[in-house]
Amino acid sequence: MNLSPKIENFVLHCGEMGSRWGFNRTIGQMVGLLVINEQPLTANEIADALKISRGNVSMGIKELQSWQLVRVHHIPGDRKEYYSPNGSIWDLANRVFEERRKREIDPTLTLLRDQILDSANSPEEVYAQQQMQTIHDLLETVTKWSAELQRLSPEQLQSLMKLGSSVSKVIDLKDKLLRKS
Amino acid sequence: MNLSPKIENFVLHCGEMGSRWGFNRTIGQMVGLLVINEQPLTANEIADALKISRGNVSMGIKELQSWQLVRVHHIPGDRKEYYSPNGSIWDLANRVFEERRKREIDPTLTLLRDQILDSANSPEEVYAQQQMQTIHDLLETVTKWSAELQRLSPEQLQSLMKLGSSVSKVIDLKDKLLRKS
DNA sequence: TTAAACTTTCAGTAATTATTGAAACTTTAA
DNA sequence: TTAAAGTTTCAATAATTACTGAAAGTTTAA
Repeated sequence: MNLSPKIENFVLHCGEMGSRWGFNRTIGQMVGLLVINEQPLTANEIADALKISRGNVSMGIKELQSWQLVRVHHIPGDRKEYYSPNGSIWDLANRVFEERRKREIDPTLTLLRDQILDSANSPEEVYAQQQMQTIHDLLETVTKWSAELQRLSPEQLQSLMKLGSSVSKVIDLKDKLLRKS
Repeated sequence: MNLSPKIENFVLHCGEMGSRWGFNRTIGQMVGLLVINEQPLTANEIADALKISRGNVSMGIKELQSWQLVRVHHIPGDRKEYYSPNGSIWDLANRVFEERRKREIDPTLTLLRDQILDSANSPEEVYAQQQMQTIHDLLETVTKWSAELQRLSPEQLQSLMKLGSSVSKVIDLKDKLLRKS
């Protein structure tokens, strides 16, 4: 398969960004390719388009499935597996966000909880525990907040996103209402 | 310098998480060490505590300064430089967040803007451009939203964070108000 | 000035991470 | 069954990224 320069450009960019988004170059390219192509692709087509080995594609698909970013299609009378993005762009972004939260925040929260339970036995440890408590509280807030966002309907999210610069107005509003009651 | 087991544990954990947070193991450990120690540390103390070379510390400090995560102190009559976290835990988290946005989102927004201006010249490119537009809009929303959050005062942020499960109520409220006016 | 105290740089090397491709495995149709 | 069409695995190797330590650079006090 031959990609048009414009599409190739996009795919290569996804590769360069791959490691910043939490995967590696090849997997970044695979996501880009699948998202930019209307038709699902076979593993061989992917290997061919990206000029990488068949085995590498297999491992990449596996990884993308662990992120829940791809789904498999079957065409009657055809034994090959066809891959496409699993959901809308918005769905994919949400999953990446969620998965990264699990990898980047959850392990630290677990460690901090353990450490905080343990009692300090030197002045340095007292300070250390204060700091750990602060970090813990921050991460917990972020975690709860992101779980909250995940629970909102897409429409509510849109609504929230569109608030833009009026966020502070809404907060003020809420404060006023709470003060009354 | 000898770290107590509890503190060492935390520092090693920061190292393991380092690459997930956007830097590398050593730099993760350095952040952990600086945050957990009440007193600012010299480069030699850091090298000694983490058992890494002096050169490595120098490079790490440079990197952390580019993230604006450390600040330098001087003690009268002492030629050494003393390093400490640059601001509160909250400040540090904000800067990491902001810096990552710059690295993970901005380059893609730039690319997408360019690509979208260019006209499509095949059915595949028409679809590709639609997808790119969708991604662009999503990323732009996220960018604006995060800029908005950065602009809020710490108190407003606290207030917003504490909303928790009442986020949807506030949105509903706002919708109702808008409908009236 | 100079030399002591400190910091930075960077070439060479070590450690880590990603990729290939051949062999093993699985599924299906005849 | 069997063999063709496909997929997965994984040891070997390539590519990338991080680290060391010696040399060069900088600053300060005498």
